[in-house]
Amino acid sequence: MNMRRTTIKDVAEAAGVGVATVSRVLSGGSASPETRERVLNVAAQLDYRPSALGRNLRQRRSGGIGLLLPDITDTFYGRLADGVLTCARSAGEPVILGATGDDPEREAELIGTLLEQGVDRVIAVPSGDGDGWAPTLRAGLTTVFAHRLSPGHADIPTVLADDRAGIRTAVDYLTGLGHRRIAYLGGPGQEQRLSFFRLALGPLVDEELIVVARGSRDSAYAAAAGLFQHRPDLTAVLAGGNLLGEAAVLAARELDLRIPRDLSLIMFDDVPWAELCAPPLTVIAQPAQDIGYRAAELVLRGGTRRPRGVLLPTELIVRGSCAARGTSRSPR
Amino acid sequence: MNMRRTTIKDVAEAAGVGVATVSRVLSGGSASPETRERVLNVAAQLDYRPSALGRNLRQRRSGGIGLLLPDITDTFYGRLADGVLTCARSAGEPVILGATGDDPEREAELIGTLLEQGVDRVIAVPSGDGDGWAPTLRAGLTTVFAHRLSPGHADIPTVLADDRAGIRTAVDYLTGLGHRRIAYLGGPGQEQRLSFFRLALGPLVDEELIVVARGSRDSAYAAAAGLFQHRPDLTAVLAGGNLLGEAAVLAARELDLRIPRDLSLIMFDDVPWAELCAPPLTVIAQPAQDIGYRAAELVLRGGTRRPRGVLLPTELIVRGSCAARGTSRSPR
DNA sequence: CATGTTCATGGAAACGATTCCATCATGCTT
DNA sequence: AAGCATGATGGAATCGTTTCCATGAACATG
Repeated sequence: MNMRRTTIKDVAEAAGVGVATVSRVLSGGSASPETRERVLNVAAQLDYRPSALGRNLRQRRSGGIGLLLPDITDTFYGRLADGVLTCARSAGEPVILGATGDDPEREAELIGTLLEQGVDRVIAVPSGDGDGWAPTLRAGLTTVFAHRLSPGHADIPTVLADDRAGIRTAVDYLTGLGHRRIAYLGGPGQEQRLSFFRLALGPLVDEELIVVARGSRDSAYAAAAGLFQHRPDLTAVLAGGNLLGEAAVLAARELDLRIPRDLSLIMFDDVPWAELCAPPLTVIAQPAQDIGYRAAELVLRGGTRRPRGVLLPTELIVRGSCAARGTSRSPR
Repeated sequence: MNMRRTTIKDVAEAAGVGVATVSRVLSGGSASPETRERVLNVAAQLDYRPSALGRNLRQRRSGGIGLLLPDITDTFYGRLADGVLTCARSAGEPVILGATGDDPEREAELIGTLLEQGVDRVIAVPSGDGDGWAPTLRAGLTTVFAHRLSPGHADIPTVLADDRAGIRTAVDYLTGLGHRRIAYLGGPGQEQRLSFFRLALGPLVDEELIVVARGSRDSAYAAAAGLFQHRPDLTAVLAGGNLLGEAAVLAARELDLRIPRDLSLIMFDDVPWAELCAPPLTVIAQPAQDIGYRAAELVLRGGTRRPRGVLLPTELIVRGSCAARGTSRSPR
């Protein structure tokens, strides 16, 4: 009944060699062809699988990649996670997932758990201002940031969508349609995007039209509704994420603002339901999956080379949520 | 520069006790009050965190929970994962995530990885007919199934939404509206639901109106479009998942079938966009998060008691995607 | 006072891999 | 033929923890 796992010792014994030899053969070290074959045969025979436990202890690091996301419920992060998973699977590495809720404290706690587990490679969408990362990095974690960069850590490789171009294109599109009072509805950790928005808008920028919500759905809805009520003169809004976009659509509907007649909307991230919406939403598509995949590649490549980071293209997908601000309509 | 981690030995030395005592104190064993305090102080002082690596090896199991989902991109599973994460976090346990893609082979491969890591607790949405699980269970994994039960493994604790009641309610609602030719659009692993559907429909059941797609979006769309084209006489459809629902809406639009005028639709799973859809979708809401949370509770409780499983309530949320099949409309 | 019981305690043996190092055989050079 | 480089090999140390076991003290019971 006592089904002990077969260990390297069993294999060594059965093959008539030392454990060292088995270890070498299995991890690609040098060995004579005959020995190699014999060991491999025996290993296969016994269905031997090296225990990660022993290896990890010896090497003082567990394999595996830590993945820290604000919210796994958000489709965008779901797709990002999927990219990471895909890459990790092809490398045979397990992925440990944690949800930070965009809370630096929780993030720090999760990092603690990871360190305890001996995880030494982390992919994260950093929350907060990134102060919490300093001790982590000193602890020797190979870190890659995804989707957001952290203000204080320009040295950490980061995989980003080209928000600058995305926003520029979107804003140009809107101004081209005649819009002048364009609002930005943002979420946590979007300082970067915000500055791009200001840049793209130039002299048209109106600080009152820039609203930042916290991470939750409620907060997003409140922000959108507040914005629309407070400034009924705005004609277009750029939502910095699918949660924000959802909130904008909901709030607009509630306030009886028709999209796109009364309000043009562009949303970040091309989620499947953007097409199902009425009207279908014009979006800035981000390669969420790719972001995850590339981040995983970077973190797996490890400390060897340290690429500066990766910038992936975004794409404006025009559907039906933006209308021209013609001269025909009277300015109230 | 050589910042060695502080080990239990360091703590023992600094506190003037043996390592065994430190270990006992830290894991709640017996020790004299003075010693206990001294050790705790020193440990705090040195910022000692026990390495999971050593412990895992000794105990021949890594903590941690394996979570195997068909597709982390699907909001439903995202929410389920969130539930698991929430519960696991409160227990301080890491969660290792794997995406099976509803492919038993990939599932088996992932289980292999988990075993290699010494993971001994798994929450899974089982794919396939569950044959692959027999060896796993023999290996002593504490397993909990979520969302789907596995045909061959009635003995494994399983957390399910009450599909039977959900389907019954939905079907009753549709028949009450006068629908007679009701289709079912299912995904992989829904044998259970299918049988409930047949049961609920009774003599009205029409096997030709039951279509099962594979997991992908394309496959779902093809199934929906095929169904609608092949049987234009159907008046209502029950979509067994949000991907299927999405496909149904898309296919209907493509074929110029108006919802709900030409086609009534009820979708399993209340995703946020159901409300944004035009018209808003009537859905059978499932407590995805709870399913995950409860599954995590069960798997953490472990082998002690073996509860039969958990059945969580579903709810029919009526929005605007179903219309009465009045006598006014001519039967083509 | 002798004996048994109950504790707290520390040394040492696991756990299962990797890897350093010494050993030995072999083949090549001079 | 002696010396040397090369390569295969196995023993043993190591990683950081938990846990078994022996020890000794303190205390209670007869």
